[in-house]
Amino acid sequence: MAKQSRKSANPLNLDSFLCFAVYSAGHAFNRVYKALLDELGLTYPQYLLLVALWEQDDQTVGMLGEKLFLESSTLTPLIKRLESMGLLARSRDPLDERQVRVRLTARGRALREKALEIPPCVLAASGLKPEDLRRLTSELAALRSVLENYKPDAGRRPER
Amino acid sequence: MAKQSRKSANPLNLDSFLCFAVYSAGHAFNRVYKALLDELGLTYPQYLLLVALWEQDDQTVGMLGEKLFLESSTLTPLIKRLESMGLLARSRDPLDERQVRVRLTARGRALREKALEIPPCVLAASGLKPEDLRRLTSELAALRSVLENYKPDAGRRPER
DNA sequence: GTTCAATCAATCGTCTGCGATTCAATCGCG
DNA sequence: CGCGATTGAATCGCAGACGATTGATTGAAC
Repeated sequence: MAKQSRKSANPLNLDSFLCFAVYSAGHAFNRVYKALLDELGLTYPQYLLLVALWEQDDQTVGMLGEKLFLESSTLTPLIKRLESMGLLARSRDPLDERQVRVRLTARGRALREKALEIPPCVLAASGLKPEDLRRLTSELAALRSVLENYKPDAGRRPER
Repeated sequence: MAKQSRKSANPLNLDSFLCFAVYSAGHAFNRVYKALLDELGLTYPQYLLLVALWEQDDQTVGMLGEKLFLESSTLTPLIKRLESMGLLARSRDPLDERQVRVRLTARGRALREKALEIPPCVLAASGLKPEDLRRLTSELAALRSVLENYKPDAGRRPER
């Protein structure tokens, strides 16, 4: 009949929103991980924080925030929970007492072995070919980068 | 030096995780929307729920849950907040009193006009060509679908 | 028709996630 | 040196998000 279907003609169609696709795919990942992480006693964000620490131990809260794109108001409670589980330790940096350094404990490091089993499971769950997975990952990283730098009124007013 | 860089050799590298790319891109979208939605007095999930209602009014909580991939435990408070803002109304279905029907109020319908300005802003923020946006959206929807249907031990035990 | 199972929404507890604020430590500039 | 500005983490309040459970309604089987 018409050139456009009834659905795509609606400018507010949920399924055509990239943001909703990202949003709902994120929840779907969360659910897949939850099942796998239950055995380790971790939540999904806790797991991601540990991955960051397994990559590089002894980071400040600020460094972790930059890598995970989270605020200190999110990280502090997250880190405290992992500390109370005995997986990491917090201590003020003696050279700059404003900063808090986060270090893995022996138990935290040991948990990495079990965590190694998870990525293959998720890969299987995604059903993607390795090349598609890499492409999607980098496209989303690029998108995130563009969105992070977006200023609603850029160009209308001077830099400062 | 080695065939693989130090980074990609690590099987637990955060930046190589598709899940993390989705997770962090989702947060980035959330932040972009927050700025745009502040003027409407809406949060990002509230906006998505309204989009679903603008597409089709008079839906049950369960229907909305299926479209948004959310549980009733998430939806009920969300809907109640929008109700207290006067944007929608809840009422038990007289034919089946277990179900609650959610309907837009005049104010809720009117808000759609202002909301129409948002997608172009987000499109601009994403910096994507329309065809890339469509491709990414459908790839993520497909991924979500696969993840939703994933059962950790599928094949090991019979269907029921 | 009664009873037992299934369905649907709501509730509760817990864990994110963020903006705004606070507090201490450090930096920088005169 | 000294003081105001900046930085870094923590705190608070609020809004998701989900699993587990509850309560009410409906459906089904006998």
